[in-house]
Amino acid sequence: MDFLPPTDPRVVALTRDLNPAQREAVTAPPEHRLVLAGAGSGKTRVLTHRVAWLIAVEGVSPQSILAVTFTNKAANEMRGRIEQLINVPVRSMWVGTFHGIAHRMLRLHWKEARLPQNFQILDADDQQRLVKRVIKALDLDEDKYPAKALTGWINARKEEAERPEHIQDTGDFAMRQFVRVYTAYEEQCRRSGLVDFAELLLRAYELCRDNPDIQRHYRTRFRHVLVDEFQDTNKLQYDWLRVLAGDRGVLFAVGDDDQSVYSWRGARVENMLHLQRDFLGTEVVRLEQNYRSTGTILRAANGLIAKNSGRLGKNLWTDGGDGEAIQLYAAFNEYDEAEFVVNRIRDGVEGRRRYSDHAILYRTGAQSRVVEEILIRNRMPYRITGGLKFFERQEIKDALAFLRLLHIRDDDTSFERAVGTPPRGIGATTVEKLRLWAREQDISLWAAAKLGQQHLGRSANAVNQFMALIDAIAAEGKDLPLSQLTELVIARTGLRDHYRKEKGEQAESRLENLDELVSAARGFELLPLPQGDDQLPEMDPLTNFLAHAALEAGEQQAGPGEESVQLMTLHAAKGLEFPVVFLVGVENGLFPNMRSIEEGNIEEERRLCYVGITRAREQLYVSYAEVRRVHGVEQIGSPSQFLKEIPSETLQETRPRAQVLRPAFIARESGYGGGGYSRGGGGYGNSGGGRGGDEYPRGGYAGYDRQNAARTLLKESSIGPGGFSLGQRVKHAKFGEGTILSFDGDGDRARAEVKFKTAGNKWLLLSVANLQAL
DNA sequence: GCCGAACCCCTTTTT
DNA sequence: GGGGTTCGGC
Repeated sequence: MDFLPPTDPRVVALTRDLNPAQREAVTAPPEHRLVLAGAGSGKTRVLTHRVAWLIAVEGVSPQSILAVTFTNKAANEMRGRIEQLINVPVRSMWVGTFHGIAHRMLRLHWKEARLPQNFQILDADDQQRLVKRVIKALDLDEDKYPAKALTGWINARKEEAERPEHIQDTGDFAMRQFVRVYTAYEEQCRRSGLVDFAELLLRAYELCRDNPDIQRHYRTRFRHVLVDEFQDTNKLQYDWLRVLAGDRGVLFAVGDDDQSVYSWRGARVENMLHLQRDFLGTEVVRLEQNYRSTGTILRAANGLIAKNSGRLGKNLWTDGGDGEAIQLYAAFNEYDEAEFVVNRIRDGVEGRRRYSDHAILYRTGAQSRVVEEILIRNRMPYRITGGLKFFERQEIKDALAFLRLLHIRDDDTSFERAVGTPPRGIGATTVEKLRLWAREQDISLWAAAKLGQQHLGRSANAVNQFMALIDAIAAEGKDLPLSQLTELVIARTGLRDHYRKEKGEQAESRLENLDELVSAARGFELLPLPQGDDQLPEMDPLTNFLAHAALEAGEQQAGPGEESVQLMTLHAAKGLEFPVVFLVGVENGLFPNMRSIEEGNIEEERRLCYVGITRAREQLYVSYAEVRRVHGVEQIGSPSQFLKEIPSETLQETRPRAQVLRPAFIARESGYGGGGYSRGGGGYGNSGGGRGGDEYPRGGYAGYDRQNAARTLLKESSIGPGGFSLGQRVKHAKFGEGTILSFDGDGDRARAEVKFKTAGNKWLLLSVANLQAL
């Protein structure tokens, strides 16, 4: 670059559409950079232009570039946009997810990584099942040692690069059991040739750290390492980047500390702070000009996030207009809230909007149900992002288990799944016998089935038939193309017949999915050079297919993102944008979530709120419900504290056109303050709410001034019976200190559910319990 | 061994 | 309220 005049056409082409800050980042000399990229500030653009700049202007070989993202979607998008920019395919460039890159290294260096050549990937679900079996095998109490917790713990250890032998024995009994499980789990994985997600990263890290040749190779090769969403990196990923970059690799990290919402998964925002220490000379570039949202939306977002401490600091601005005020709606309950949203969408669609211009964002997945109900009732097309992905579906995993078993008979995880689906007379007892014998002999289940016939009694026959079936499919399918092999598996194992017998819509979709799997397999027959590389590991189509299934579990829902309203959690919305956004359920306890409040991690919730607000381009609606059913119990809600933190001049309370009514039993109390609360008031059966109108025909409710009540709510926080509020810390003479979770009943029968440290959750009659506010 | 009924738990989930 | 798991009857 040094010698290229700014008028050079290559320079002009790559910089003319950039603002000064973006240009500074893109054209920076080859030194470490941390790009603090605010929401909607053109982060991807900077990343892709930077790569193009390195290649086209700096003359860096694509081979020397490693670009890492977190999602496949981001990786694909990045590669596509880079190729567009410099108009050549850049096959030799490594662009991928952390896991994808790690996987590739392990395939290339499976020997050095001490893995079998045909190792398979264990997804999160498989992993937990395996851990569970290990816990059982060790005869541990599953209540004391829940598989979920142990799996989380093991993954956390791996993310700290801690193997079982690294964990210090403090003499703690439970900890010893944890380590036992970890050790046994690792051994199980080793024998089955399985690698879980965390293990992919850890192995790759150890490989690069401990093998001098490999380390030299990659350090020489990757002169430029670019990382997206840097705030989401965990310790292991960070350490791996350090090893890879060595002394000479140049790091270009892009991220936003204000959008760090995955700390609960091990993400460490602090990594952004450590850059200047570990990558000497790292300079920070701030991208603060926002191209997405209106000035009002940005002011709201800036105001809210300013309440967080320890930020790197950033203030979004736009040279566009202020736009509309943010509309705040105080709903009576979650049905009312959903109706409000649907009515606004209808208004939009009757105007210039499309359904797909609207996104409904919520804190927890369970909130989608009511919204869906109302959408369906109003015949609006919608699409939920999140949930089960294609390759995670039961029927697909069933079929894959057989395919994997064809590959590695010693894969116990697949054996256990395949042996019982569809039912073939081999039940829990038989499998348990196999496990016992296998453990005793230290062999796989397959080997145990083969060698331990005498232990099986009358089910030996069924087991033999099962093994014969697998062998037969393997023999018949040996020379078949992958898709035909897949079809063979689905037919011969009886999977198709099994699901054909099932009734209902779900069964139909399962059959369709199985067919879809066959089609998907077809795509892997001609070994598409995955992201083409000079030195690709040789992978047979089946291994390739199975790896793909685990690493890129597929779109979340079949069917294209057609013309439909978009529903998703706030987490799932990160990175996306929509003209109109509805942020629903903005209530204390729900958002910020109770658990986060208890864990003292409210700042992350605030960042999540910031993420939600900054998804909106033109119009943002925020709503909360005064009463909401949670886990089947009605609870009083109060407007989220975040609403008070958003600059009030950006908010405007909206009021339905027709008068909104309120249950008499609440209205009879003065305002909301001493509020009685009664359950069962709001069965929302009659949704007569006609088109276009905002009528809420619920008989028997007295009128009340919604706007006024909402304002009161904004000031005070949820007051329940007896003047206590949700989430409030209280003291009980017998149970000690606790937190109020919910209220129930009124008058003398008013009760509160309180979570105590030692005594657990208790329902206490307020007239009796004599709780002291803390 | 298999299936339905009781039972239990319940934030978020890039790979 | 709902989904996943376990337990008990056939």
